[in-house]
Amino acid sequence: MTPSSSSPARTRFAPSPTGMLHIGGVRTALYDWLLARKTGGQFVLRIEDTDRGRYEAEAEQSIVDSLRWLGLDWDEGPDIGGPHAPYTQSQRLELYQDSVKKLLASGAAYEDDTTPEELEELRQRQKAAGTPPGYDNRGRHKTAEQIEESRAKGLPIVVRMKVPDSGTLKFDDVVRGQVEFDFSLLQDFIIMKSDGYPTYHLAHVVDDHEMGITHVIRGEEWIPSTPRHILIHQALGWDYPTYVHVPLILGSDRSKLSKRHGAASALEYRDQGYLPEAVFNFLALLGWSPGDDTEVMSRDEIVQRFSVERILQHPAIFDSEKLLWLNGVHIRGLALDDLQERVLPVLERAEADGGLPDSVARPLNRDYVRKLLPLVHERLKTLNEVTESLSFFFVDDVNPDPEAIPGRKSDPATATGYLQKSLELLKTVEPFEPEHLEAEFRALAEKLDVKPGPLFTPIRVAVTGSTMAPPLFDTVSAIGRDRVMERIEKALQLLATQGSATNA
RNA sequence: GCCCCGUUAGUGUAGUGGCCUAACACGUCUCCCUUUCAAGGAGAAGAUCACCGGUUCGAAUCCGGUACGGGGUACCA
Repeated sequence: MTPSSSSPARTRFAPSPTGMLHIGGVRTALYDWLLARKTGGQFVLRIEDTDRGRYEAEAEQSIVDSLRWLGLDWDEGPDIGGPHAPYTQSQRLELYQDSVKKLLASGAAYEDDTTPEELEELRQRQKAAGTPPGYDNRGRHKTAEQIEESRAKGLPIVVRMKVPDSGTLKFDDVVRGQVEFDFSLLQDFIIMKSDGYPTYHLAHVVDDHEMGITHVIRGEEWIPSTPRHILIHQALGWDYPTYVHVPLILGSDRSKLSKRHGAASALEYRDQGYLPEAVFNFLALLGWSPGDDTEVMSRDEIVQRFSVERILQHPAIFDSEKLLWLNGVHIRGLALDDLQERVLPVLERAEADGGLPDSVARPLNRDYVRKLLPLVHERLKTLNEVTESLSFFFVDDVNPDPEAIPGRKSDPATATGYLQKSLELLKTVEPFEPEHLEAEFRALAEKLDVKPGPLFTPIRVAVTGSTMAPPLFDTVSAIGRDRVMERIEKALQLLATQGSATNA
């Protein structure tokens, strides 16, 4: 067992609230959480809101909601505080300023008054000359007097980190192994913007150190800037954490997953009727596996078996079909009580939001729902499907397509005859229980000398309005004699009017 | 352009030098069960392990190159 998975790890998820929390980000948070729980450490939530231009207040809420929904609880965070509060970077500005002062004092960093316009001009020239773009470190040669002059004139001043002109930097990544970079390719980079806010590079380094973070788990897009982060750690005299760069999640076209690929936020999956444990399970498997063929796992099992060493190096494509399957598996594994609890809110939503028709009175009869659930339990792939599969049990009227009533292998005239016979039987059959009903109807089929199909299909369509439904006699029994007979009579009328229409 | 990372069936993964005539799962197809739809069961198709070369008695596994894909190259994170 390696140290990284045996000693308590302090991990952090540090999203920037600039939009909907992406499913890729959620997976990173999942790995953070998993490592912390696995090792008996702590999971910290920190909001990195240093980009004032892109800040969105709602984004922060969606981050919190997403993590909560998936059960990724944090031990320290902006809402609950902790020993290193505050956990929002815009409230920790003095801390970054202190570090900047130290870096300035030691000569590791310097102030630079190069304006954005000058930078743009430089870029244009490099582009025209065909040379690699990048800052030319001109600020290194500015004198203190020059900077003061610019400051007095109100010009923007930034602080840049000085990068060595030559040499290489190697670091070990848990996922990639040893990664090596050449300093000569890196330019002096900004650690403090002219608005006084730190850049990500500085802020997260200071916070990770100050908060005692042991493992930085983040997307692989951060690999190229890791040398900067190590440089800052070293200049401040700090050890740097263990880096775990996880592969990206791609859409079906192999580009970075985005809104174009359909539901991209965790909350959309919630709204579509996915179980948090299924999404949890699925996301864990996107870039990690326990090492054998086990796929369906509970949260606890995943915590049990998780290790950062087994995180894959290559990106994965998000396969929504497999998620759908896995969701069905998890739904089938739910106890009836649990299922009922999750499904009731769906059914009782407004019709426009995917609930039962508004004509159905709320609250629903719990006992009735409870009785129906077993009929559809194993058929559900999402929670939301419950509305459609149970709707005909609740509405007054169902509207079958007349052409669908006879079924594929029969015709309206035959179906009419069968429905009439069925009506007679239904009038008197007793008890009105599934088993007895089935026995009686099978006997009727024999008497009529037909297979069950042509007899049962018209009943099913008449009663449920659909060719696809739960087992017929459970359904008939649950709906009750009177309503079943009403619906069959209505179907007979439909067949009659349709017949006369085609004859005319 | 330059730098970094990656590459096993359509997809997710297993595989860490001989057990690989490459396994499992999703998806697809066929059949069984069956009143429909699911679920379940049995099977099938689908991969020259990106390509080329090297190391080795032996390579999906190690090394090099090429191709392709992705990422980075901001006073975004």
